[in-house]
Amino acid sequence: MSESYKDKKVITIGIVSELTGLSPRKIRYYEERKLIFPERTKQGTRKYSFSDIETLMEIADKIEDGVQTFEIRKEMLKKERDKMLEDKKKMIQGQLNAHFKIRKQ
Amino acid sequence: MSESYKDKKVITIGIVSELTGLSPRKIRYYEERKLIFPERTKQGTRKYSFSDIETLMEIADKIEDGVQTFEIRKEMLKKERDKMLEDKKKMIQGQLNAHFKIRKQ
DNA sequence: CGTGTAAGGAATTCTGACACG
DNA sequence: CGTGTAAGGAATTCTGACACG
Repeated sequence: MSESYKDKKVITIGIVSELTGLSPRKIRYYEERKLIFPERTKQGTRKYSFSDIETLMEIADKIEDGVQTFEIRKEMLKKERDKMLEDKKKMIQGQLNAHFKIRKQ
Repeated sequence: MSESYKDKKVITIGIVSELTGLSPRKIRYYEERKLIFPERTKQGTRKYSFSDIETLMEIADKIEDGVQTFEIRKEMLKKERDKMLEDKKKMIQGQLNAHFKIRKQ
């Protein structure tokens, strides 16, 4: 789980472009459509993570399949929602387990 | 062991500078002294990995302690040598184990 | 030896816009 | 809608060198 490297935003758009094969124009456009969220340096240069790069490649695949950015965004939001519910479920389960700990032994 | 992210050289010198607190001048100098080995883009811009950043911080600590770059380089070479011997040892041990596998059962 | 700085050039990045479809 | 491109400006990076100590 310690994804310190994978999620750290340190890669500039030129290198992301090389790594993904996507033009800077496309990469900026997907940000405009709220599919990726790079950070910025003080001067405003975009910084991406390895995670962002993976997301970009998934986006590229879907675009190629004719999926519109709006649809892709909906899918991403749905996945996030499902994941949060899943996490919440696990958390509650954990609390229950802790609560009935004595009984279980 | 899959350090795909940690060892991938994708970070430009400006961001490395921010992350380490070292000036670009220092970072380039340590390369000149053969303490780090960034890759280059086609146009010659240096690209560093997270590993490089960690190495840089170790170097900075030693420099602060008054250790000269030449000494640091010697230490690094020594460590590499020791590590290779260790690896070789393990490899041979593995071969021996494989060779006498039947006997061991 | 280690590091700052000014110098000049080349390549990057940014934004807003026009174009095409 | 998705993407290319020319435009103009600002910031980055590079190298070789001089400076100080």
